[in-house]
Amino acid sequence: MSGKFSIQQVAQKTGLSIHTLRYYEKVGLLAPIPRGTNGHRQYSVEDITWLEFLVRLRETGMSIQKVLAFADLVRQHPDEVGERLVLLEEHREQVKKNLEELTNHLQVIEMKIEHYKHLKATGKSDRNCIFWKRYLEENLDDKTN
Amino acid sequence: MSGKFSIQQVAQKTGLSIHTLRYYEKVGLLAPIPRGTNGHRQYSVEDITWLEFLVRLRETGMSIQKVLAFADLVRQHPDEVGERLVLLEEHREQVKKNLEELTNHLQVIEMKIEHYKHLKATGKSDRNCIFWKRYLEENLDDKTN
DNA sequence: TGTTGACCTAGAGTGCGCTCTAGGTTTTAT
DNA sequence: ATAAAACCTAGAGCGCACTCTAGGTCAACA
Repeated sequence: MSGKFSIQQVAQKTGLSIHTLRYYEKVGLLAPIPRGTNGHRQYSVEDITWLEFLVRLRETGMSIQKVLAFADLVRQHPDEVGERLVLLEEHREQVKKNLEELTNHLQVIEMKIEHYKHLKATGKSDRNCIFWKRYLEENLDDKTN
Repeated sequence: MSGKFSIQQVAQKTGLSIHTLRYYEKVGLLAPIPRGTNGHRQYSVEDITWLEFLVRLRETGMSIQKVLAFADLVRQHPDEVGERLVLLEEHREQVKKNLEELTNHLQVIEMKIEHYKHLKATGKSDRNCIFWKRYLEENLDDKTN
């Protein structure tokens, strides 16, 4: 039915290292992968699907602990989707917030790039640059909230 | 001229911990902060400006090593902006790439959320879900490139 | 037959970025 | 006079997520 894949193949397909694949299994992110007669892991298509989703969770900043919690829900309540939904929606909000922040940071970085380009074009240094001072004064409020 | 700020005030303004501020100074992300007669650090407005920018660099994923390289350029060639520009433009591309990836991941997460909502509404489990199998088959190509 | 290569396990090591501790000084408030 | 608050230094410790090592098995090929 579903083909079997060696650890090397799965590493190529997922972009994870062989070491990391074994590590993920050891900590429980993957259910124990069945072994062939020679003791080698035989990954199924489903394992790869799950790995690809888990890589997305990881790359969007979900900790291994949290992915583990999610994986445990899948294994312990395969027919109950409610808790997983909550967890995922929480994560989605995190990712959205992070995206907004990144976009904001990117803008400031681009402003600084423009500023540098301007300095370069006019041959000026940026010591005591009024532009940044003004920017600062508008933002000198607490971040304790 | 420019006001002096205690480490605590700077921590509040930047969102960094006092420990982290001292750590950043120790590793060279900040030039040595002048001390008062009692030995306490006295941060200037410029220090805070720099800290706020460095936080943006850090939060967009620039390693401390790289921020350090950037900071060294500022200190060693305060009037030469060219190298800094290159470094910053490189980083901008990184951030853009990262933003794209995140957006992509977010989309898939949202698809999964929709899928879960559908399952919940219809009371079905997601074992052997054809939707994910099809998604998989379209994507089972190598990532070695 | 022997050696190459892909895999296995258990467990040690690594790099990053903080975070905390111990022990001390100085200033301010009671 | 004493205690509390805010700071100091040097250096140890920590959590995360890998990443690597040592020592071994097994199958296939020359």
